[in-house]
Amino acid sequence: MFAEVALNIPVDKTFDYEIPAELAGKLRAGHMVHVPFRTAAEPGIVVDVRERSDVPQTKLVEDLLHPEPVVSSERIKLAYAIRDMYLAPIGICVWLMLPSGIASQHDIRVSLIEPMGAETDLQREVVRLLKRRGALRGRQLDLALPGKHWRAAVDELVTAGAVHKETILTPPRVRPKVVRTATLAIEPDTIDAELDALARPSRVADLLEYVMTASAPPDADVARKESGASSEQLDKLIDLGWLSLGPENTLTLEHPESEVRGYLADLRHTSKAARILRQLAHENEPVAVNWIYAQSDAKLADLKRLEEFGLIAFGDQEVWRDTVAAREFVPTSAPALSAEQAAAWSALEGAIHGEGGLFLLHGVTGSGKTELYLRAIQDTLKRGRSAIFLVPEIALTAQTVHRVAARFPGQVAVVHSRLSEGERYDTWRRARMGLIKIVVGARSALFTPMPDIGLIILDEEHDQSYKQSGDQSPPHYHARDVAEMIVRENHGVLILGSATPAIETQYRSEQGEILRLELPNRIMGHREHIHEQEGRTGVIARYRPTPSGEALTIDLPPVQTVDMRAELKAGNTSIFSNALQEALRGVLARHEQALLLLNRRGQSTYVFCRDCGFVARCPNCDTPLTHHREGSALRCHRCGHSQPEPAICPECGSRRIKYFGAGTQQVEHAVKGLFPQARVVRWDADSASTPGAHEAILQHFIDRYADIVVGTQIIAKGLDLPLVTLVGIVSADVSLNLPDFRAAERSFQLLTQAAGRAGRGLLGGKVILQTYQPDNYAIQAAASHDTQAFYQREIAYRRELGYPPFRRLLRILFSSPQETRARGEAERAAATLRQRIKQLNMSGTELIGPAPCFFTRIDHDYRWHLLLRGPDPARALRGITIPSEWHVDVDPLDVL
DNA sequence: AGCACGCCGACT
DNA sequence: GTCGGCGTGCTC
Repeated sequence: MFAEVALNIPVDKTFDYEIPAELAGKLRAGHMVHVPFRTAAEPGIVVDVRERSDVPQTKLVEDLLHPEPVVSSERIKLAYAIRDMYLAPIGICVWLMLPSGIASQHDIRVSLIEPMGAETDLQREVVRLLKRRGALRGRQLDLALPGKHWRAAVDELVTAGAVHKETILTPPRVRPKVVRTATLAIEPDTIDAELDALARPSRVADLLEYVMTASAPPDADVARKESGASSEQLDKLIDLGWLSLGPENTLTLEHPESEVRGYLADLRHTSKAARILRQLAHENEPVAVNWIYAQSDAKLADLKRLEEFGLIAFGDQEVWRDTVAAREFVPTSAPALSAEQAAAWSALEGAIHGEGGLFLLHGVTGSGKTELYLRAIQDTLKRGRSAIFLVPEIALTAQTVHRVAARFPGQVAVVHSRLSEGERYDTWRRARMGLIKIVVGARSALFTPMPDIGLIILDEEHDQSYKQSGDQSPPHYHARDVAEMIVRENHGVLILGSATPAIETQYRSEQGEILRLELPNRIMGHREHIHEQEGRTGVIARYRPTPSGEALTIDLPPVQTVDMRAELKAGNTSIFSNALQEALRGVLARHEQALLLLNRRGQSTYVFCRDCGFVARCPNCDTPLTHHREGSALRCHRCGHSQPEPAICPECGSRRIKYFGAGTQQVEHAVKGLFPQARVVRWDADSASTPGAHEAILQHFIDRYADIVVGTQIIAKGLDLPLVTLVGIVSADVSLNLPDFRAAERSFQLLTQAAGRAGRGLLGGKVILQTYQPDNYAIQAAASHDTQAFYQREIAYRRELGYPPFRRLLRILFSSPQETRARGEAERAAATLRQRIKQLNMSGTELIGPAPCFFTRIDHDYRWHLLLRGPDPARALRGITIPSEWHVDVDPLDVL
């Protein structure tokens, strides 16, 4: 029998191994095994067990690592589906289903044979280390010789015959966390008797007993020695009046023997051992030894002694690393639904309890989508099935996560990138055991191995972070597609929720593939609740009742578009129009809050010489460097390179160096110039670089320590900020001009989402949108909150130019530190593909390029790409071995 | 991914 | 004249 094994390597191939006699009949698909691969053992996943193999020479499976399969057959099927769709290596796709650190890692072990032959300083140092510490693993050498090329030195020493090198497998990095526990091994009512019989009770008691049982008053030093008590312990007994020091250093009892016996018993009971035993007597179950340490002054040695005497028993208990469990959530119950919500709900309810289905939940910001998600989860659980709730970025959706956790206390696990490997591993295992019913997390949470997934929700389904981009490692999958695969297989429900759905999703709903549910109104809350708030704050809200009259809704905030060309003509060279300045003044005067959004993707403050036109560029990426007021530095936003700002032009020596464009710092500066009293914070990738910074900035603002937040895309994402009455979009059109077919869609989404941040509270609010292209359809549609109008224009444009969803794109990226190489690879690939297209008769498929990418250079690498466009461009690549230099991205989100 | 095999520049 | 660069190809 043969096992077909998927290895975690970027090669789209599985490998056949013969099953040894001892594993015959035991090995199944999904098992994790060790197999010999090249020189060493490699962990692999069995994807199939067959009677025959086409491979002429096979090696034997070395070892079975877990008795139970670690990947279910459904998940193996899913891995193959992802491979087929995204042209990714099968091994990588299978390993996607597993938490990192679960498998053994390779390392080497170096041992000294004879301290000779060392020639360089480094070699001598390696020999010295091995002499001193014995055989060392690669990890240990990494730590001992940081940054040194010790591997080369070791190889030289191996050649010289001085050391021996072997490959080893290190244990998996993650394993179940186990704590040591203790239980009482005797009956609680025998504790006293047992303590009396204990060979060495507390020494104070021993001393007292020694004196009591002595035939004549004993010598103090002898008594101390015999009982092992210290002189302080003796002094204490004298101080307390139990003993007295008589003539010739003898000790006598000061109280009758009966009283002494009583005291002795007390002493024994309060001794450490007694305290531990009494504590354990109160527990019915094994308790963690850490807890015992915390409750008493006991140490491991004390417990060990009790164990030796058979009074307690040690045990091991597995504990779960759980980040959610540590926090307390106040459970909330489901509020009543508005009429619109109820209509959408009946469709969802039918699907959850029926045959499943795909839904687009299109609802404006604040329309109550989350409540429908929560109901869907609830009913899915009622049916005994589990649910996955995906959010774009966990750091920015903390509010949503808390709502889910509060509604389903104790049943939610959160998966995100800041979990430790151990936490991830435990979540994975709990899910496998069916202990988790709901997982909330980013893209990768899709692969949590829950049994019987009945519901997947993608909140903000248009968000870019749902697709693993071509710059990252494969597979470049879209969570929406994978979620659909899972749901179809399980006859479950998929809910795609957004205020600004992706064009593709809207198109599919028009085609009838997805059922569209609309929530067109913002719900501000229950009528009574709002009246109560009005009374308290003295604010009169501009609400109107919903048809049912129960809840009140409010219109989306009015958007005022300002033509910046006219402002410039009128002599206003400030980055703020007069209207925006006025509005900011009003907000500050009323002690409200404002968001200023800087849409600056693809452009930022760059530095150029007015005399010769020189632009300061990153030496690694060739992108224009951004000027930072803090520290007067120029920085690259792609790779982080930083250099001092030039005082004179490096090209022509001119002093007329100018900064062009507006970054968040410039905007902040400008606000402070206009309104010195305003408290301004910046929120962008620079100011929120450390973990937790997002939450900190947000909290700072919510707590009203700031009046104005200046930020980039980040501030447009689903935040609920009730005191924000003004959103100023400083430059609406920057992202509109990127050479990418999705530029308009993304601009529309960003602007609409940003506008949705305004007026979420009683105070209402407005949006001021500054643009140089007031006639652009994306700008106009965003200004009127008109998703339909934008969709109609955009879908017509896509149809005309043959872009998705009408035809599909496939991008192949080539990158290299040498531009000629990147270009050469791209050209060779183009030739191959042209031939393929001809061969396969793919007349509807065209090859675009090769061409340098818009971002021509990122972090030392030059980038070239080519595009395939057609009904199924991936067909050109199926069945051929894709060279590892080709970075293939099926359905790319952008082609920059 | 690693790792070995195979053809062209700076060194004893 | 060699040692070593990394380009190319393979791993059951």
